[in-house]
Amino acid sequence: MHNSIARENRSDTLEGMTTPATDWLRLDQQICFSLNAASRAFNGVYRVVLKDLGLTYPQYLVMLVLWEHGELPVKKLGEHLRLDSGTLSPLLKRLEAAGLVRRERSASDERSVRVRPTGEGLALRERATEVPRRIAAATGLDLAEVQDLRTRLDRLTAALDGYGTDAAGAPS
Amino acid sequence: MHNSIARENRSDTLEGMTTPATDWLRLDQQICFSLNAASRAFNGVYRVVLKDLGLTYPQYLVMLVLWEHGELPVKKLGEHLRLDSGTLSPLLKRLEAAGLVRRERSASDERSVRVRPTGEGLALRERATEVPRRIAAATGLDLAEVQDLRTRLDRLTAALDGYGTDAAGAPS
DNA sequence: CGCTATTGAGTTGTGCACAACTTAATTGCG
DNA sequence: CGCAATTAAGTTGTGCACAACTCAATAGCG
Repeated sequence: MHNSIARENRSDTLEGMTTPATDWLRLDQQICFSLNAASRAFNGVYRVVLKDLGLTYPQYLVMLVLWEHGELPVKKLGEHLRLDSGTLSPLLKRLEAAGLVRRERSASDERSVRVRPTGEGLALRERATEVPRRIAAATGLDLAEVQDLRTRLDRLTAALDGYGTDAAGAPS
Repeated sequence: MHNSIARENRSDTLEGMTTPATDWLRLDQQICFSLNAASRAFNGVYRVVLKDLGLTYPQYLVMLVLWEHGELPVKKLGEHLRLDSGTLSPLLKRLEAAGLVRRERSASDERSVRVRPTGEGLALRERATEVPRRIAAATGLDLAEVQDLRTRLDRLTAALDGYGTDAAGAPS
């Protein structure tokens, strides 16, 4: 994992440098802008597509997991989605209010709450089959490109997740 | 945790379909998951890195634009960042409370509010030069990979932004 | 067994994104 | 000129993400 980056020491001595500190700030801007913009653009498309299902994007993600795995405790759901109870609890309450899931305390472990799609929640799956096709159309990418992009993003996520424990962020 | 999932069509058997509707839902999950996860992971790293600057990630983006362009009306700021006044107004108010920017009505057009970094805001730029290096280190990517990824994401964003006007979402 | 540490949900508070709306200033057309 | 349409900020309300916390149940150790 080498960053060819690390070698150019920034700035203060000047003329010959290819990238003074201020340029770094601009380059950095490009990267974070792009990821952020793509994420929000995606969100916007999902918002439109999911509108007639009555779901938000995060709610859709929860339903995807439930459709695939069936009943799950909140904890497991959070592991699949990388979300904690602080986010999931209110979200699941809204899904329950919408009649799409039921929540009930586990008998074997009273701490655990099991989330289960209702009949209505399962029925929604049929209507949701249209969603991926519409999203795919909106991206304008073919399957290979999508998979390639996914691979790169997953690698990036894995690298970023490992941050905070190693010395990468230490000043010196 | 890699999902090589897409290949096995576990199925409902079927005629010659390689991807029944339920598999589409799973594949779709992979794509949106990846982008969403990467975006949030990135955000998490920025949160750590920006902590001692006292900035959130969106606030940092605003400061980047102001460092590059100097004084700007809220409108222009929003165009650079793809954000509207509903997001920017409270954010700028917090930046002003932190002493990093000043907001003042334009004399020539009373509707417009110009945002200008204060001395303190400009001074912060020096400390911020550390940020891109730390982020780059966290990604574990070299410059070429980053730029390639950026290109792909920008193309994706452009495609997604064009959604809603064309027939892409129509059932058929 | 009893007690402490851990675990799973939920709550609270902050900040962001976005839709829908309000308000005030400016534009521009008849 | 006069007035309707447009424009720039700001406000309100909803929902998500996350940190920090509470609370109850369970696990596990002496």
